[in-house]
Amino acid sequence: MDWAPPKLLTGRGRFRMAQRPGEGVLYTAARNDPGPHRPESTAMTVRVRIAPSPTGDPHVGTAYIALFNYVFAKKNGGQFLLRIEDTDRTRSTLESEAAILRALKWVGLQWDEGPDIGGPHGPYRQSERAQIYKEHAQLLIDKGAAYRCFCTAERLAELRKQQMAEKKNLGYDGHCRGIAKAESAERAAKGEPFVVRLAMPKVGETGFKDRLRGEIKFANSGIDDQVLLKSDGFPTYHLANVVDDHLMGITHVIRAEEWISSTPKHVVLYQSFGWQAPEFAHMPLLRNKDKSKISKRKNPVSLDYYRDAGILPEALRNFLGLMGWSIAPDREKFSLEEMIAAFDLDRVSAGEPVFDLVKLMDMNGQYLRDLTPEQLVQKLVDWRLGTPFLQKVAPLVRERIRTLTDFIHQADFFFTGDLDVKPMADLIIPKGRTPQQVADVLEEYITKVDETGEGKPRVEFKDKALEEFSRAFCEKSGWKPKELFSALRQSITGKTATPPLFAVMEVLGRELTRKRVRNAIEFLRAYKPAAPAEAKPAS
RNA sequence: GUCCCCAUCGUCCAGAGGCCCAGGACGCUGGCCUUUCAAGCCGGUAACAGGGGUUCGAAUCCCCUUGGGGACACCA
Repeated sequence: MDWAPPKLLTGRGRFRMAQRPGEGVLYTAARNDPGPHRPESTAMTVRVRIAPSPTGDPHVGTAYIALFNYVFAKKNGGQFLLRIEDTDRTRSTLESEAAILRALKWVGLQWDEGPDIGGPHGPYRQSERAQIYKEHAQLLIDKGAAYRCFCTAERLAELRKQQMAEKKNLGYDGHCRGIAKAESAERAAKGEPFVVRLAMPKVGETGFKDRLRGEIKFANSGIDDQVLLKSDGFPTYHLANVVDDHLMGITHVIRAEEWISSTPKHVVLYQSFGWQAPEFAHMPLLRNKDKSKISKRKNPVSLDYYRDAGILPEALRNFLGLMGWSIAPDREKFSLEEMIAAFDLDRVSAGEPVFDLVKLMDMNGQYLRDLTPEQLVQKLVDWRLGTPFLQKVAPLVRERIRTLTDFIHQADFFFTGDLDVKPMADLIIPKGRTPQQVADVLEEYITKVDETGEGKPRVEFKDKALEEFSRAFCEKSGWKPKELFSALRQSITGKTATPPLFAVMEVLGRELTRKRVRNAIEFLRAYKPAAPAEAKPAS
């Protein structure tokens, strides 16, 4: 492969290094090296994928990565696939999968192949491909590129503890790597439980070319023998991902930055199978205000929140498209089609974008203003002012209203995003409690409501389930239901009198509820109650 | 702790060695418009993390430091 002169390779977002692979360095053999600024090779169809794991709410980060994959595919006349990575049998759920599909459709990124619509390379759900991974793991064992490991969970825990104590590097020590093939096969045949591990080369380096950053290399000595096949017979991400990407003809892997450090393992896998590796592009991670990886505690992260809070999918797409990329120096509003037309993967920056809700809101306002009154009415009806949602609210307020207009006063908080809790400040804090205590208990409550726990599903966001959970929570925390529930009620509704709290929460939904409680927490932490003694009478 | 990545206004981006005592947008802010509030329009605020190189010339290339982040699971 020829490299362009170094001079052309400088600059942010482009390749910084133009060095040739050194001796003993294992590099991905790029199937085509288009070099900077050239369109993808026409010899091959671009195929990319989004591969979410159905273990929780549809994540805004998934939409972000999906967007760039989608745009890249369309730009190059290629295909964008959806693959469900549900190899974690304890955490994956069908509900989560359905939610992710629904949310991705809401964002407006339609895939060309996927579990719901099929395609020539299915199935597109990894749990239905278990046999494929087993066979491939066996292939690696036969080649000597992988081996069975019979270590118990206890031994591994002990090893880890010891490594921590000695401040040594964490990782598997290769204990089972030396077991002879015959013995290994025999023990497996006898039914001894095992996992399959990758036999990582011990010396040399493994590197790859990241489309956004240039060459990245790792010393093999620092990479441990990754588990490929778990004892339940299901593959880990690493095996399943590599096998599927190859079998599904994926040409470009555009995924989040957090995968960089496991990419050398994937490269070794491609090599071991004798396959050509795809091109890699690691997108920057979306960040909280404090620059840490975007998280539920610090940001609304579920796509459902954005939908429920009244964000238009076209605005969200536009906003996400601005993270690490720009269409032109003086312009930031653009449609999906315009983004596709102007897109260039090589101009994506590897910086660390902070996800700024305020800017999203502004963008959303711009999109709203572009609507005709008729279009706006339609958006409102589709959002919450249509029959389906009103039918959920009506039963809650029906017996509390005297005129139709009362509905508006009693149900207003169902139709707003964030609430201003400032006017409620003193009411939210029960007698004898400090703002800090209220903030703490609310924080614990809203965190626990979401906690999945080991193998256990999180609290269902339904009237009965919430009530049961909440009463139990009070028992344990030592808060009276009256105290906690009124603090919750006021955080969530901004009112002291409302329909039954848990029914309200159910209708409002998990995302809006969580955000409002978190807003209240934030407010309370900064709140200093006025000292009564200092209050001066008005003149 | 080890490895890897990143580094321009508070935030998102522009910047491809001279067009840059750094441009646009959000935010904040002054004004205009206006019965009000928005919107709109005109202005202001505010950044190249530090230090060494390379070069006639560095925000831009290289090195070091610093700071931030990520990864180190039978999770993805």
